Amino acid sequence: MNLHQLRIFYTVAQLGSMTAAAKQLYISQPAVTKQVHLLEENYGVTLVERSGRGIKLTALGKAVYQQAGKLFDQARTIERLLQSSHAPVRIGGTQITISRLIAADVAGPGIRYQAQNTQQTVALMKAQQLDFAILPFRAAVSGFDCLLLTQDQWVFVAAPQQVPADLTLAALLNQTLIVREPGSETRVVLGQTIGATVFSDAIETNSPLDAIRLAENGQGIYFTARSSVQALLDNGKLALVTLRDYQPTARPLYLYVSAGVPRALGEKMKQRLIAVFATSN
Amino acid sequence: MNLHQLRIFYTVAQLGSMTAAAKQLYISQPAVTKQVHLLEENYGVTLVERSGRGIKLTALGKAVYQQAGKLFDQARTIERLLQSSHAPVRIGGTQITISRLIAADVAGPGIRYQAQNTQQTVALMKAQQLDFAILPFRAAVSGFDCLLLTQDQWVFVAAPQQVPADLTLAALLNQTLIVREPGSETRVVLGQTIGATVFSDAIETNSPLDAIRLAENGQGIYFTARSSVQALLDNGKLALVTLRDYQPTARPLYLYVSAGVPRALGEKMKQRLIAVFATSN
DNA sequence: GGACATTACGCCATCCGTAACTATC
DNA sequence: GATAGTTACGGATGGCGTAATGTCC
Repeated sequence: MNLHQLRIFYTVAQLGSMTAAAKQLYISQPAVTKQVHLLEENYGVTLVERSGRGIKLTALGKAVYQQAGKLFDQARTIERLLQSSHAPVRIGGTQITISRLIAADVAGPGIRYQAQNTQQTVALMKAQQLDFAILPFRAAVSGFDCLLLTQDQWVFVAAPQQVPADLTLAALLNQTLIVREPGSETRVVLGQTIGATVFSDAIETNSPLDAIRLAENGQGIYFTARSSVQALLDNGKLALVTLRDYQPTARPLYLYVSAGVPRALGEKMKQRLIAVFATSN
Repeated sequence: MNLHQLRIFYTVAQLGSMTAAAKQLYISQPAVTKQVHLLEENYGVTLVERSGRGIKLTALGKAVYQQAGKLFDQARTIERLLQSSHAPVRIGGTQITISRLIAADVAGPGIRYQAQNTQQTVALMKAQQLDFAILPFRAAVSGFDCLLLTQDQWVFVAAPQQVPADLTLAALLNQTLIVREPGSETRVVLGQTIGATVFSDAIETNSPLDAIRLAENGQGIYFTARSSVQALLDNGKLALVTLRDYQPTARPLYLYVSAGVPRALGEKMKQRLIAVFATSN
């Protein structure tokens, strides 16, 4: 009995699609197909049948799906037992990342957030004041494992009507910019990108959500991580501002996990964080 | 959640011993220790404590043990579903091996035994009349996987009072032998070992159990696979007959699994067969 | 000293992702 | 042609066994 294969099949059954299951499980779609078929081969049965472009459960597949639900309920009971005695989990990162976590309601029992700038966050890590940290660069901090959480892009956005044509980086300074407070990651990267440190004629706010709202209302051009505005780009409330001499820069996010964190907890938190930063919301 | 680790812990908890769990699971003892400790590390908890030479469950360990029982019950329910639609499993082998299986009551729903001599068994395999076969040699039969089931020894045994001193193979023919019917594996190997084909003055039976009983009653010397009489050797009802010019010969048993057999079923059957032939009963 | 548990190391199986392919609409 | 599923291959991880070591009676 392979719980891993069963969980993949269960997700496929629940969503009625291999592709959807792959997305939800954050694995590739061929991996899902493979495991489902292996489960079938192991027992010499058919659980899923191709139906046109999609799939369909067999009668046995439906029965197994139903019973598997009970199994995972019991598995959760055991996991709760095993995780019952944990101190609050402390997550640190820059304001823009932490605000995403709070917005996505990643707030199980006993999670504490520490929004700081990057230097302060690293200092907290070294002082062993954090269990997890999210930073936009890879650094060696002793006692922490570092892994790539997501790959984002730095982009310029504005309300669709406000997007100037044929712009360059240098010309940006003549436009109204929406900028964040000095010391914030967003402001620092913007400064490096444009090659400027002073932003006269800019609207300044220390709230990412306010900044987005200002851009949406046509108040100016905002420089931000693409995923934080992807939903607005999708529904047309915001548009990308393309520059002749600028290609969107990669903006990785790295998750740092303290060595003191039990592995299962780290894995669970990692999955939740990947889910938050992978969704375009 | 790792079902494998949980099952190992569950067995340890049930038996109260790492070593006993290793034996029951047919894995090495370090592997058990490793998995139990990994389970603990994964969740940052303690489930098992060393207590003198043995171990002791913590309160959490007891709770997890209890809940794990329910989980495995549900897992069994699902396995039954997945295995519900199987044709009867057909197992073939020589009489001495099949009789061990029957004696050990390996007879789940729909198992059919085919006791034949080795040539007939191979013929049945080629005719696709068998799902599993047990043979004392390794042979390439297309459509079958072959794996070593156990390593046994061919030995001479007799009632303790009847064991002659300073015997040789040649001198055996002057002793009363208990032999099995012509064509049986036991008889063939005995012939090869002694270098004789005719056994005058021998007691002949076609029942392994009768043969053992005859030896136990002091009727003569019996040549057999050691594991079939290990229990009697242990409690002194029988004794090994040592010969100056004979070292016990290895008697391997190979399990043949048809390629048509679903993997989980093959695995399960393999475990059951290993259990039968590993025990000295 | 013996029984049991732990640690270290090398090997094999499993599972993933990428890429190329097939089938249905 | 686009979307969903399948097949093939190379690389990382996990779990095993063997062997050596530690620890308690």
